[in-house]
Amino acid sequence: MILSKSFGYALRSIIYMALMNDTKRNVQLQEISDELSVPHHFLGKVMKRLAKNGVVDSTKGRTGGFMLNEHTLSIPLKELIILIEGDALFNSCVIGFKKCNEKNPCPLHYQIVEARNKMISTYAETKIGDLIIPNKAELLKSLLAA
Amino acid sequence: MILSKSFGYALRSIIYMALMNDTKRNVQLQEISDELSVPHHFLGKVMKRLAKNGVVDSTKGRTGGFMLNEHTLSIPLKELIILIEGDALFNSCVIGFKKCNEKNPCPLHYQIVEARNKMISTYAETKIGDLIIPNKAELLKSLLAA
DNA sequence: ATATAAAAAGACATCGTTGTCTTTTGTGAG
DNA sequence: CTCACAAAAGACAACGATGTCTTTTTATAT
Repeated sequence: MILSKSFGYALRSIIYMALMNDTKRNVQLQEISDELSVPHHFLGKVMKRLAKNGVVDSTKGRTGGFMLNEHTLSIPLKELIILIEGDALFNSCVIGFKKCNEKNPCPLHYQIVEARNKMISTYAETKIGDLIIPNKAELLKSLLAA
Repeated sequence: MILSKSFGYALRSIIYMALMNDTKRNVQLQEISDELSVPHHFLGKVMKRLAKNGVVDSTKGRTGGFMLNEHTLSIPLKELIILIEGDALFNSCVIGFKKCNEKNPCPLHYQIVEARNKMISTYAETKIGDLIIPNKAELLKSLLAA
């Protein structure tokens, strides 16, 4: 597993909300954690982070919950990854060398640079919205498969 | 950082031993941990694992130490990674779905499959010995850079 | 034989991620 | 205005990766 659980929770939650947007104004934590089989309070922390950083909107109180905003689906996966788990995946050496670059390459540097760049550009170019396929049934199924 | 520290320690140790093979029959843990600035006892556990699995040879006692064998340098990185940190990098879904495949893809599956396969084939095709460049000075420098 | 020194092994500490539980804050329903 | 209820916040537990320290095993130099 390359990406963190937290990121997986965040991504699935956003996609779930996108699916539910047709029928509901907002979606509550309870519903998301129930549907995606994710720990309620842990997801709460993840969603709080998303809300604080404008990835989603949130309201408290009796009819509170989370909702997507105009930016949400155009956010690149790379940005979401960095928001949730930091930029180590993109900025640090594969084997953790502090100073690893062209001038001072780690033993693996040149061998993996191509695959690494491919991965980075994939995450940079793919937006969350790109994951929303037209087939809603299949998409929903893919969210629950965990 | 994608790969574990343990793997980095293992890889660097093996390359270091390859460099020293010209002059010494075996290399002791103390020397490796000193040269690579790696915790002595933690590295001991990593090396023990390598020795137990035939990646390197080891002898105890007064003149003991570790040495490469005829297989060491032809081992693919993928094999070494799996030996040290398991096969999660290669066999589990990027966001940790238990059942993620063509029939039951996670939301990210199709978007990252190309980059993922590129990474997997790189690690599968690159052997440890491929990292041993002729320029010994530069290679040694790259080992210590951490 | 005995002492020495090295790998091997095992107990325990630290730290980040993940997960649980409780308390606080804020908002709309009534 | 007050209550109900949801997000927000914070304390703490579980777990794996990493790291430290001590003890055991084993080979060999003397």
